[in-house]
Amino acid sequence: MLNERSPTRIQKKNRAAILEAALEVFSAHGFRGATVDQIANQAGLSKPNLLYYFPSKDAMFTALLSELLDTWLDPMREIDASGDPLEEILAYVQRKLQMSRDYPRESRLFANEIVQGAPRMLDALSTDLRDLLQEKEAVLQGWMAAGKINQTHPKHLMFSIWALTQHYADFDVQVRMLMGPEDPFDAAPEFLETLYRRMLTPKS
Amino acid sequence: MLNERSPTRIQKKNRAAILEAALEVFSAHGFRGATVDQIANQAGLSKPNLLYYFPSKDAMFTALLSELLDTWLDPMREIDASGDPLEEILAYVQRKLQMSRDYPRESRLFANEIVQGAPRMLDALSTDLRDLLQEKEAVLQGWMAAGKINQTHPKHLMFSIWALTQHYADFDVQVRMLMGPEDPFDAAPEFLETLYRRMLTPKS
DNA sequence: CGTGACTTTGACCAGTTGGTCAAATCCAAC
DNA sequence: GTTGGATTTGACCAACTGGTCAAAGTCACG
Repeated sequence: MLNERSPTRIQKKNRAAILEAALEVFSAHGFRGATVDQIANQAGLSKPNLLYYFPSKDAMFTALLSELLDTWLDPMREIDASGDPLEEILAYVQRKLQMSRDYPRESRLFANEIVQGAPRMLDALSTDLRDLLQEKEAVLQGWMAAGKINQTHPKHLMFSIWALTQHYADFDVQVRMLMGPEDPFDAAPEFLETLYRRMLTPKS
Repeated sequence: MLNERSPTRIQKKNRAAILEAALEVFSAHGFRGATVDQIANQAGLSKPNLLYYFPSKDAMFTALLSELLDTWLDPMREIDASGDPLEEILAYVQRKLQMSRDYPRESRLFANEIVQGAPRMLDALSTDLRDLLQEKEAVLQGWMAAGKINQTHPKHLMFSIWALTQHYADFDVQVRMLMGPEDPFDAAPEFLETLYRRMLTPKS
């Protein structure tokens, strides 16, 4: 039996290897499209051995999610209500874009799930994400009321940032196919900065 | 045997029912997540009967794609090089947004495929979409050179329109979960119009 | 009607998949 | 090095999946 109290050296190593492999496979094929065999292969372990560490495919997925969600939401947490409004938002956009560049698999994992109705994720999202959004929405509204940034719908503003930044990870194949040899991430930062600067800079 | 020359009344009806069911199921679960049985059920036919009309699950998916891609690209085709630049782009954004509202399943079908690397779709995209984008990119560049709209990266501008509008269909569950009872499509048109108006209106 | 083509289906098949289990092997601490 | 728990695995299973097929049923039309 697996002892969860004090993980051994081997447990730590294998658990990490499995989650890394699960991220690779789940993000590329979605939950149903991924097979335990694939993950086992990717992790360099046998299938029964995987199921020694995680009782089921579902458990692997759930564990992976709860490990990633926190990191995924970090860029939004860092938005500082006491900073300069426009610069805070622009910095957030750049952090999100950087996440798409550095962690595209994580982005696709979430995208896969949400597109299919988030059957295994809605609970987590409807607590963590909902609360965090509500908090930052209030911050945005404060900035708008103070005339620091243009008036607009705060929720849609956040959606737009998610959509624009994650697009480069989630639709990577399409973007690269259409851009040829040019790296999408070369021009994206400047494009998004310009977009949100024009959108939000107060008319004064 | 199935006679493809002159479809009978029954052939027309069943083919349509199958493609409608396939859209429903493929868009909700992705290609691999969908089962032929599910589609048969949804269409009100038996599984062998489905396979009488389409030789394989793959053929169903391919047929569905080639039927939808044209419609999907229509809003972009309608961009008129001789129209008013800013209004043409704003109208395009609204058409795309309307597509997300009226045909969310189609949007999710494409999203599902592309997120997973578009294994069955890249060919179609890399001809039809690539050509169309190249054409409209030239139009945008003309408008920018003439000072009719602000200078910006035309490809990223198009990507941003796709990302923002399709987000409302593809991430529907997340958006609705965060917006509560309010309909996302109430405020989205105005938000996007404002966004692109501020982005593109020349500084003069 | 009757007849030939079109349509539908129950039974079936081989391959895949998530998961089990008992036995074997490994490892750390005494 | 012995021992007891931790780890690994080959063999296996039931459910599911895409697809086949021969036989039965239905339809249009002369």
